[in-house]
Amino acid sequence: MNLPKVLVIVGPTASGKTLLALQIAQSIPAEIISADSRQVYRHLDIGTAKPSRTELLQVPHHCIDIREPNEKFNAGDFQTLGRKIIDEILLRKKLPIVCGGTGLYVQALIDGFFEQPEFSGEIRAELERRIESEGKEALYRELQRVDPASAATMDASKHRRVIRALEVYYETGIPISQFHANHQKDELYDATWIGLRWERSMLYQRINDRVERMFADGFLDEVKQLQAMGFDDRVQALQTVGYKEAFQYLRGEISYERMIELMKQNTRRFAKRQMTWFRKEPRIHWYNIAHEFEIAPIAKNILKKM
RNA sequence: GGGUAGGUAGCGAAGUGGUUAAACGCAACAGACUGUAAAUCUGUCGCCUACGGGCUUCGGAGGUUCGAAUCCUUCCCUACCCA
Repeated sequence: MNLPKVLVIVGPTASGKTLLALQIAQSIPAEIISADSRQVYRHLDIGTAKPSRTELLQVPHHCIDIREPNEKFNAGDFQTLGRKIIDEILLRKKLPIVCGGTGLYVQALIDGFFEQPEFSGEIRAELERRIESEGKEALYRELQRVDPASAATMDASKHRRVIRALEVYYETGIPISQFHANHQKDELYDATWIGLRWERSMLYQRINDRVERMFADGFLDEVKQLQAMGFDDRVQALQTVGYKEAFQYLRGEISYERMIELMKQNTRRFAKRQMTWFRKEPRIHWYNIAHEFEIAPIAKNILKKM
């Protein structure tokens, strides 16, 4: 069986994934698929550290700027879209490079979710309403009744997952735990997983520096622009590190200094969560890195294997 | 030089004689995650641990007491006020 080769580049935010992907794409015919849950949205540029205009022109990029901030996009959409794009890239005889820090998106794309028909969204809307009126506990008890196996893997506090499990059950009549049990990882690609790993203190320093640079680059104007377009942090796309703090500042809830401090801190925490996710992924070949100019040799090294 | 208020774990801050290794908050660390994931949550957090426990703490040194972070003496330090 000869599966098509795909390169997967992961790592925490500010680890240099974008640069690595670009360098590889400069040496061999390749296209980049961003696996980043926030770069899919237009108008969120600086705060999501989206590749620059020139970078986007250098190498074809996908899954960037494909939705408005108030439009729906989730890991399932990413799976469908991303796989379609990979097929197209392969037809062009190029290497698909999946590059991004959203672990769930990478998982969806490479391993796949269980098959599920299109949901209407009405049941979910109803569940959202009920969790407001009846509370998390009530819905969790309902899940315990309806799908005890799935309930056992969570508790009432995980209301996102509770809602999803109930949604699947009411939409399909089948418990989500059963879907999970029956689902095998898809084997569509010969994926090479690459991870960039920095010493913690260095990564944190890079994050702090990058936040400063974002403000120098006009991050606040970007947020004001979004505000002018009528968006605020009630839309999921703007439930995002950096934007949340900026909206708080613009509403006068926190000081300018506090906003920056919080942005750095929350980005650091985000990076930590990403590391927790990727650490448990055994397919990743980790490259330890201590300076940005090590990315070029790493790119060379990876190319040898492709 | 005089006065006042203080010095508690990485930080902030309770506690003012007896289940106090010390509330709480923050930071930090660890973890979970199958269609909102930059989201949503959980745990640990003096030191050691074979996880049963063991050991050392509340500015320093002495003392009182069966027993002290809590009382006394003394020294050191910080902040503010007066000179």
